[in-house]
Amino acid sequence: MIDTKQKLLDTAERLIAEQGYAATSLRHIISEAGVNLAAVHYHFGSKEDLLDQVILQKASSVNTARLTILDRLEKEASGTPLPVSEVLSAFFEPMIEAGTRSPQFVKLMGRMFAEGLLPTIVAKHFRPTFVRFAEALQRSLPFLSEAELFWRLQFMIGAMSHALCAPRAAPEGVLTDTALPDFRPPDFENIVRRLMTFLCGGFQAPPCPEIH
Amino acid sequence: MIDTKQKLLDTAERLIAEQGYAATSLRHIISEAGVNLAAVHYHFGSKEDLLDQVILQKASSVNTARLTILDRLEKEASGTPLPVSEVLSAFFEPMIEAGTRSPQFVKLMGRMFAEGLLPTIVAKHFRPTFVRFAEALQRSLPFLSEAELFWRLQFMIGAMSHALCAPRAAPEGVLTDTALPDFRPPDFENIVRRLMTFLCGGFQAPPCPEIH
DNA sequence: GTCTATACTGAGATAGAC
DNA sequence: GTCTATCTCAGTATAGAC
Repeated sequence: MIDTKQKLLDTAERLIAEQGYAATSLRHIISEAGVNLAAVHYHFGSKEDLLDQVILQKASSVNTARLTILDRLEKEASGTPLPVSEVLSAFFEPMIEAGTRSPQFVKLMGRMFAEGLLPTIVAKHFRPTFVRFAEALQRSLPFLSEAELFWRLQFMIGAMSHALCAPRAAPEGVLTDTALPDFRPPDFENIVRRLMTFLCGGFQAPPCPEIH
Repeated sequence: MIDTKQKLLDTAERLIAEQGYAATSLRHIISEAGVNLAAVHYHFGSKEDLLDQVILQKASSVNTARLTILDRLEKEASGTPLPVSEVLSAFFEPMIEAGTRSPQFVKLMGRMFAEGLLPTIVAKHFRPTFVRFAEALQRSLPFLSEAELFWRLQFMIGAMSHALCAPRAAPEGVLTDTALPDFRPPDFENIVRRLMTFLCGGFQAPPCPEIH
């Protein structure tokens, strides 16, 4: 078949979103895709590179949208720093839209964060976007030192990561459920909007006194 | 040897803190500990249960200290809700102290979070503590709905998790470095205090309007 | 260039002798 | 309690058919 590669990408995306990366063996993927084991290494080189391509296929459009919105907002503001809420909005609205259209996308991202694969695989796809947003936030929050802003961005990444893979459960289920839920769109949107509110408060907190 | 079990615990803790859980094979652990492979399964049952015991040994004292401080603060306040900053302080100060005394502890915790082992293994050790703190925060923030508070707690967990395993790097290194650093004590304390400031702002943000 | 068959290495787990 | 031997399954590598 000509589309062996695409079949592998699609099957891998589905199975990894359902079961996680570590729990999904190449042999399971190839059996569902109906191709040979060696085809994976022919087309992708390794299991990790297969994942890399799956992520690339899904994440790049979200990041493009983020940068487009941020550029537009900054142009409209013509030099004056954007409010934090607008920068965060440019970052999260494309994610809400992507997640609403395709819950599997959210699940896959959640898996990546949950399994700690962000640093090694996803970072390179997201890094330029994060750097761009970091610069925008630096202008919005001039009273923060670079170090302070750096860490607040780390906190944002962590909060977002965890929220993506957290159980969509009632308060009595705090930290109980480990299964990743199918986020129904309104739930997902609600959670991300709560996150934006939370982050807005966090970013605008007065700077932390330094310790030496 | 009588202390085969303890040697396994100590060696596992060290190697997992250095290399991560997935990257540390049982065969590596037993070779450094000088015991037989089957001893692991005899004493612990599985690799996962070995990790479980390593965590238990290290985390329980921190959680005990957290609950002790929170109890004391609430007793002193005699019924009036505690300020958010004090609740957060009760939660994070014991972690700062543990991390300052033993950087390896922080590194191990960071590994757990980074590899997404929190939900399946660590949650059961931390759950009672989190529930207790959730109740305290509910009293401190009566204007938040249960759902809102639930999610803000999730955001806190995520931010804390990520901060524990984030690179201790200059701002130009955002998301670049994947190696876990040895937190030098003042760095670690600084980061956690920045986190507390950030969370204080986030928790006290006005509630997010619900969407339906 | 594309894909198949098969072998290799290392992982965690287990049964049973001592 | 401990150890040897073995099992199954993972990801990877290669030789060669088409």
